[in-house]
Amino acid sequence: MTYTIVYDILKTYNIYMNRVVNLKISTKGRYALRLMVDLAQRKPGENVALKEVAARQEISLKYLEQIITVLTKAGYVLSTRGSNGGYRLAHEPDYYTVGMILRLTEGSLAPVACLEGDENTCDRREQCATLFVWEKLQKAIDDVVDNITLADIIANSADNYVI
Amino acid sequence: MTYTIVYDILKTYNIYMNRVVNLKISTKGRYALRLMVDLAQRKPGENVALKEVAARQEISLKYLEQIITVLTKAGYVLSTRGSNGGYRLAHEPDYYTVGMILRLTEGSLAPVACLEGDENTCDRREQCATLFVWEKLQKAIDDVVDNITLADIIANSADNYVI
DNA sequence: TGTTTTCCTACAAGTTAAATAGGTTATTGT
DNA sequence: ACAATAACCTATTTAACTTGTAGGAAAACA
Repeated sequence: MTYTIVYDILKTYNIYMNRVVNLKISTKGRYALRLMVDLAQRKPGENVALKEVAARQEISLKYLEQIITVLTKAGYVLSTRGSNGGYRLAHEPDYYTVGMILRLTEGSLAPVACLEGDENTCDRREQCATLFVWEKLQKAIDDVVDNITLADIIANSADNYVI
Repeated sequence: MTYTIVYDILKTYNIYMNRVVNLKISTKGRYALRLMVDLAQRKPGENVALKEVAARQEISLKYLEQIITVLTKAGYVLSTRGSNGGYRLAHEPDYYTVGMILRLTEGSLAPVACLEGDENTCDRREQCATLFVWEKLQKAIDDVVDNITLADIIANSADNYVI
């Protein structure tokens, strides 16, 4: 309430807090990746309660539940109900690329909509001078996320290994 | 109004139109780039009325006015008022990289906030296993946008050159 | 003096991210 | 049997932002 008033005053003077959101990976994708890394760091086949992950990663349990639903439905993680239940990876850590996880949770990693399906193509496509810029950008993004696996992340962070 | 009702019904059933916005360049950045390319394609020193650019690019004049204000204040374009007035590039087309234009209009091209300034760093940084993924991603993005100039775009689109 | 064009400020609607909330179902240990 | 645990399901909320629209003022030229 107080915040709203302050925000409105700032807006009146065109002073925004300017938290830039463009070209950003959302919390959904970032949390999904941290969640998967967390699972990958446990013993293979061990059930991990989401509550523990939430505590370790300092992410709201309820929010994590929503995120892991997508991963479960995609067959990326397996779930067991009841006490001693929890989640575990369906495959080895080197099976999962960052791209797989981000695309599933973010929806798409194309920097512009016209590169998404075949149906978002605009009628200016033929004369679009900037299209090749976006194509190059998309390729660069794909090259990164499709060539890093959960195993790579764990290996890389071996120094800072927690627990 | 009709749309709102339909939207609410869809929302009730958790059916969203799911226009994914993540990792997207906004219209502001895209239009700014098209605007600059358009200016770069004119004769050097020639004043181009924004009205013409708006017509050619099929973008709202009023919206373009807001966008070019930023480019003008940054010294990227020069303006002349009155009839026969308009805008022109302050430098040669090979002076401007895509990165310069996008960073100015989008604000930042970092895929996560913690890579932005020095002040957005979170307290989990030391133990963040995924940080190096974002760093690689940012480097890949920068490598693309900082190595394409307006001159490159024009040269590349020479085939589809319009007018 | 009228027209053209930049320049300035305000505002609004739709949409989304980022959770919060509360409950139901399945499984296991006691 | 039953209590505890943990996954699963559905709805709701709120601030914030994108993507414009709108109306006019100031400057320059014919």
